[in-house]
Amino acid sequence: MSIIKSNTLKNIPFFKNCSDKTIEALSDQAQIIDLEKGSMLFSNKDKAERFYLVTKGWIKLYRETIDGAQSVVDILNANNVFGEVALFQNDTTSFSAEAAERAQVMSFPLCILKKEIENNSNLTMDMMLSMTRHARQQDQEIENRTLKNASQRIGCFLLRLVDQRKTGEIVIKLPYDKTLVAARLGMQPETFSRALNKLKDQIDLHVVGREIRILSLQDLTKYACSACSSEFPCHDIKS
Amino acid sequence: MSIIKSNTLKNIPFFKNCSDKTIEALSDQAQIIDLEKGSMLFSNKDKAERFYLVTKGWIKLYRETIDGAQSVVDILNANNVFGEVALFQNDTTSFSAEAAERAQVMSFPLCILKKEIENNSNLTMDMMLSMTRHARQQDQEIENRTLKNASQRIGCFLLRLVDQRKTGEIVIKLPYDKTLVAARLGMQPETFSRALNKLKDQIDLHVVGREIRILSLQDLTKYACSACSSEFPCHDIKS
DNA sequence: CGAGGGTTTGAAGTGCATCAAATAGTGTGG
DNA sequence: CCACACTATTTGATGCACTTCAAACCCTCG
Repeated sequence: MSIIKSNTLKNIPFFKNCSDKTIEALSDQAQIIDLEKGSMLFSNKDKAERFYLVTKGWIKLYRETIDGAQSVVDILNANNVFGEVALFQNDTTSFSAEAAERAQVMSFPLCILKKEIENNSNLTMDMMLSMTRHARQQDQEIENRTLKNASQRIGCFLLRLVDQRKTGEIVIKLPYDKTLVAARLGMQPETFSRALNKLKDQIDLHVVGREIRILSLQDLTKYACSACSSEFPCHDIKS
Repeated sequence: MSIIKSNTLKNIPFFKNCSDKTIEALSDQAQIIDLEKGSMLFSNKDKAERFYLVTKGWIKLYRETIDGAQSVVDILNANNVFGEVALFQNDTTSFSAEAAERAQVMSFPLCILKKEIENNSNLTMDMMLSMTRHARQQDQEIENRTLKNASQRIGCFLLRLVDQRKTGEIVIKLPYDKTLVAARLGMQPETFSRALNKLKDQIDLHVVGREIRILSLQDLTKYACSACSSEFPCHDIKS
């Protein structure tokens, strides 16, 4: 009897094309890991034998230099899978993972996934799709860092959080604390604070703690996405 | 009778696991395109129906904003394939392509590749591998832009051009002109020039046109890679 | 030899980082 | 429910890195 119901996994997009047998095997071998804020899940120096599913909280994926400077790769919440690319990299990952706040993840042996991929072309196709999506996000991110200033990067970050079809006044809640958003956008917390103030001067926008009220999405788009290219205007990449 | 020998394709890494039948089909439908410097091959706004193989010269992949600012995605030379990811993006690409200098490419219908992928898991695996590699390069690039200064980025660029096992004096020839290298590294030509001068002050290094003579790889690594993380020291990612 | 693009240099401005310190906010134990 | 400790956030002052604009130089190629 496994610690989790296989039903749990079936409802996660990543596993939707896995065979029942594999779901079963994964469930059997699953481990649940609770993480305090800031505690490390794995380091890029570790040999990767498992992959992970976020079940609660936020997980930060990052790279770290010798002198401690960090570059944030991604920040994931519930139902996102990570660490699976080690399969194609000789069981290594190029990043480390830690809890951005109190979090919980589930881990599974990579070898089970490996076997499934070899036989299941639907799953492979899913992974291709998600990798392509990720590649596009990365391209976009490089563009962001190269062509946009801090305020515009914040603007685009906000736009990706909302449903673009909405009109009128909109309230956006930052998904995690401002320091982390700053890191995610490749800037210092101080810069984030000042750049958000600058954004307030440019467009109608009110900030209360983590909540940001925007009066006109159009204005924000006009300001932030003037330096966007193919993904114009900024939106969540999901297709 | 096709315009190219199928042998030509079989020797390209990308096609090595394609079935003979598909190689044949690709050869039959191949088109050869000659490009003058600066001429555009396709735009991200076009619908993608073909993918490409570089046969001569250099092709620049880039994204462009409304006001003309460019962000270079990649710069490819002979035997590299591009545009194939459109298969997983509803026949769109998120970048445009143009000749960085006089160049030649071959184009093939995406639909042939699509059919092959559906039946050929070896090819799929190859593509996964190359996408993973690309993703890692992108992560590295984001790190570069975030954590390194201009001189260090140049240093790492040079390191990726040479065989790290060599010792003693080494001569590196820049693969394309300095303006393009600058764009590839996300900086202005002026900044490139000045940053290269700064590099000269830091380590023993001589520049004559496109040729750069380095006396000690170690010194360069020490200077440039102090802000590198997992891929330390900088090297060509090929495995 | 001359035209044009690539490259370098100079001068000035801008944006972000850094360091320091104040302020706001949050969770904990009493 | 309050006080304290600790963290997150903001603000100020300053410096550095890169960009921008302008102009000179150099190299190549017709």
